This record gives sequence, C-alpha cells and structure tokens, in this order.
Amino acid sequence: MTRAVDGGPRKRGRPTESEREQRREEILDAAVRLFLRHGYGGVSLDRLATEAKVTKRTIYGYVGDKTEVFTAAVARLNREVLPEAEPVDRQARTPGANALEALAVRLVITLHSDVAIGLHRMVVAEAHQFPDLATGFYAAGPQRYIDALSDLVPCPEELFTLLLGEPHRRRLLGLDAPPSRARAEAHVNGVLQLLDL
Amino acid sequence: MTRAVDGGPRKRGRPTESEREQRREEILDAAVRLFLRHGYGGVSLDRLATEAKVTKRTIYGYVGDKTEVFTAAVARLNREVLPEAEPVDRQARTPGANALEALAVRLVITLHSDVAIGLHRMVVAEAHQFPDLATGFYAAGPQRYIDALSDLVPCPEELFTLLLGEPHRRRLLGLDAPPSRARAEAHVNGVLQLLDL
DNA sequence: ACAGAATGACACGATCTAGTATCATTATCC
DNA sequence: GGATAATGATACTAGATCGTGTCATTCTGT
Repeated sequence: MTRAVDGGPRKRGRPTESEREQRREEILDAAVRLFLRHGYGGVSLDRLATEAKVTKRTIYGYVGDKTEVFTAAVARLNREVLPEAEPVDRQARTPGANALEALAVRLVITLHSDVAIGLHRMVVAEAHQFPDLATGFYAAGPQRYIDALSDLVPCPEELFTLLLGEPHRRRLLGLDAPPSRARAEAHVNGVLQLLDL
Repeated sequence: MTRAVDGGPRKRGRPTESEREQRREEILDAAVRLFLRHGYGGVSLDRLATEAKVTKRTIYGYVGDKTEVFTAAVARLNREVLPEAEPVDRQARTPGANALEALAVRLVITLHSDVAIGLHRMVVAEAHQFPDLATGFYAAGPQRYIDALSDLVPCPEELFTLLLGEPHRRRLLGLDAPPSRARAEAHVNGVLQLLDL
C-alpha cells in the first residue's frame, strides 16, 4: 500500500530506490519555492527541511550545505525559465513579418513572469555573495536572448533592453503585476515601431 | 583640548551640544557604508555600532531599531544620488543640440556609479521586506529622470531605459566596473543615433 | 536471514543577533 | 554645586540558525 501523496509524516527508515530518485527533486522543489518567496537569507534549513518533508541530515546527504542548496536551486530555476527560449530557433526560421513579433511577445511574457522576476531579483540580491551565479545567470539568460535576437535584427541588445524596459524594472521592485498578454503585445508593437522594425 | 578626528575610543559621558548635532550623521554615514557593502542582512547592529564608534543604545536613541536605520540610510542615499539631477532643469533650458547629450552623459555616469548601483541593488534585494522603500525609490529616481527627459524628447521612458541598458543590468549583477566618461559618451551617442534624436 | 546503509525524530552545541540593563563618566540645567 | 540627562563599556537575555550526534526504523545487497 502506497502512502497518500501528502499524508502526514513520511515513513521512517531507508527509502526504496524509486523514492531515492524523487528525493533530490522534492528537496529542490521546496528550496525553489521558499527561496523565491523569502530570499536566501529568509530561509532556514529547518524551514526547508519541514517544507520538503525531510530532515536536515537528508538535505546534507542529497545536496549539501545551504550555499550548495541555493546554487542548485538557482541552476534549476535557470533551466526552468530558459527552455522557453528553445523554440526561438524554430520561430526564427519561420519567415514572415510576424516571426519577430511572436518571439518578442514570448520573451516579454516569460521574462516578466513571477518565476523569472524572482530569479532575477535573487541573483541581483546575492551577487555579492555568489558572484558565479550572477555570471552564469547573465550568460544563460539575457545574453542568450540577445544572441537569439541577433539573427533577426541589427540592434539585438537595444531591442532586448527595450522589451524589458521600465515595466521590468518596476517588476523587480515589486511595484507591478505580471503583464497580460494584451499588454505584452501592445508593448512589443510600441517597441518595434520605435525602432522601425 | 579636542580629541583627534579618528583617535581611538570616544570619550565617555554625555556629549556636548555640538557633538550631538554630528552624532546622527556619523551613525548614518557608517550605516550607508556598511549596507552598501554587505546588504541589509549582512550588517549587525554590533558591527554598525563599532563602525560608528558608538554603542547600540545610542543608535536606538538617535535613529531606532535596525529597520529604521535601514530606512534612514536609504533615504540618505536617495538624497545623495539625486541632487545630481538638480541641474537637469537648468541644462534643459540651455538651447543647442548638445543640451540633451550633456544631460544624458551626466545621467549615465551618475546612475552607473558605485553608490547608485549599490542603492538600486539594495532596494531590489529588500523590496519584499520594505515595499515602501521600493515605491519611494522608483518615484524619486527613475521616474524623476524620465520626467526630466520628457521636456526634451518625445519618448522619455524609452530613452531612459536605453541609457541604462544592458551595461546597467550587468552593473547590478556585479559583472562590470563603472563606465569611464569616454564609454558613457559613446553609449549616449549610440543611443541618440538609434532613436534619431 | 542478516549485515549494512539510509532515514526520521529528536536533541545538542556553538555561534550569532536584536534588544535591554547596569554602572561609572561626562555634560547640561538650575 | 547639585540634580539630571546622555553616553561608553560591558554584560546579559532570549531567540534563531547552522551543522552534528544518537537511536530506532526501514530498505538494499548478499
């Protein structure tokens, strides 16, 4: 008999092999949730252990100390946000005037999402303590989007900057909600017109 | 006989009236230095007390608890960074094609400085815990610069966004050093050309 | 079946931190 | 001069947190 998905305390003792495979994922799921909500300093290992329904010793066994958990959580968030950019290449090859617009709208919606904004904010906040994370974040994030745009326009960096723009700055400061698709499309059209694209 | 400016332990007992006037400034000077370097969570009151050559009780007497010290430090930083925008109005009235360029260069250099970047990073990092600081920061900072530009160009928000651009994002992540004046001027000229200004 | 590995529950030590209290010392007020 | 206020030095309380230790429990490998 298998235990209910969220049924009280986890059973004791050594886990089965299939449980072991899920274990690390569950820990990182909880870490991502908590770090996004409360930031690095606002999450204790006890709280993370409770959230992951695991003990601290198990966290050390599967991931490591707090800094390693944070690094792994950021890495997972990077992989979670960036696959949205994968269809870029496919879209880029699609001819027609709307290819650029479609890509831009995807980019705006993705990078203004709660997850992407939370990641961006965390990396900025901890750039002092985790400089390697900042380097990796920029290379895997903004730089990659800029490279994708470089196949389509002559000024990819400036286009990327404008696609984020002040709304993105305000999102980082927690001043606005994520834009609706309609707002994102309007923003994209405004930017493309401004740059004569 | 007056004590040397930075000569060992401060003398005990009730301070003179002139000392009282300086006291709060010295505390906030130290707070600004430490918060910029180590962030809100990275500064303890003991450390702040040592840096300000004062005891914790005196900090409570002059400023308040840690959150009030942080709020006061951010307010002081806002006042410290923004006076650079005061000459905006005077420059704006100066006719000639170089008025906009001169203002833009000032803006780029100021907002990429270590102090401005440190403030921006701190406000982003603590936007969850101090949402009022984020609101005040955007209104007194970016919004104010955008308003100043609105007298000179038809697309002030977009111009502001481009004047910061990816170099500013990279500065927030600790990836670049502050731009030289030459780099700032080159960046401004590139942006103004792109927008046909 | 049995030894060993991995876990949850619980506890513990060491460290750090916010905020307060005590006491001697120095300035201000009357 | 004497009372009062404000300070530095120091210690303290109370709580949080990181990282380990102990022990019973459960799975894996042989």
